[in-house]
Amino acid sequence: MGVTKRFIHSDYINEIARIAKVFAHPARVSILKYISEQESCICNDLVDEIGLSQATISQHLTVIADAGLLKGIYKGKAKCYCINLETFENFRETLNSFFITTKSKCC
Amino acid sequence: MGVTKRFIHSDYINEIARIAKVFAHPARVSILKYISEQESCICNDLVDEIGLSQATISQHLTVIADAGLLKGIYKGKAKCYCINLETFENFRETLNSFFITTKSKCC
DNA sequence: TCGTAATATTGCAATATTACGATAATAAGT
DNA sequence: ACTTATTATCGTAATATTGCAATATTACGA
Repeated sequence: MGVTKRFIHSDYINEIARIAKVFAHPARVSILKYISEQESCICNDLVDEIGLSQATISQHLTVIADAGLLKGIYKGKAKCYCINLETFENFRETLNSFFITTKSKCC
Repeated sequence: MGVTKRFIHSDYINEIARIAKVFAHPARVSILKYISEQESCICNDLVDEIGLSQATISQHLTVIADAGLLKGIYKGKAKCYCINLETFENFRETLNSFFITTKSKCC
């Protein structure tokens, strides 16, 4: 028990849930918003900006990166986080079309 | 530990996460999609349609309802589930504008 | 009111997520 | 090579989520 039964749902349904999950935690939403607001893409102060430990921020960044939402991660003294706008826009369209088609077919 | 620290984020950030969480499980996405596809709004066969127990479906429905996404719940032998299209559309717009504004300010 | 069908709730087990301290790894500069 | 700054990973604790069996509730019809 306790395991999400993904195999009983279609790929499309699972994809919607997978995308939504990235945004389902306020820390990750904050991180994305903060990165988007930076002039340059050097964002080594997420820890100070958001009130969570460095380890926790790093974990959330991994989740965001695993979803394909980060790019331009150059290793160095400070890492460079940028949102992968292609994937980000893709997520927006996928979610939005889910809402639109679901709404249109609703009773 | 283990508790999401909502108080460190703005209401707006928490709202985005709260909305996304509803769609962050494939069972709930399936339920919403299925309900939207019904001609009438009598949907007492979700259990047969999705491969989960009646108790589990009921729990997911509660989550969806608590978010304000269900309406027209008439008590009776069979309950009647309809998506609250106002809230649903509101969620779409909130998420979509988050994507758009976050994207537009990105480096 | 009694039986039946449909849905909700409870209790519990299994797994997932969140958070952080400690520590390791990485890269730049000296 | 050594130090320093930054980020990643590991280990662990606490909480949340998922799923289902059992049971309760609800509403309808006979």
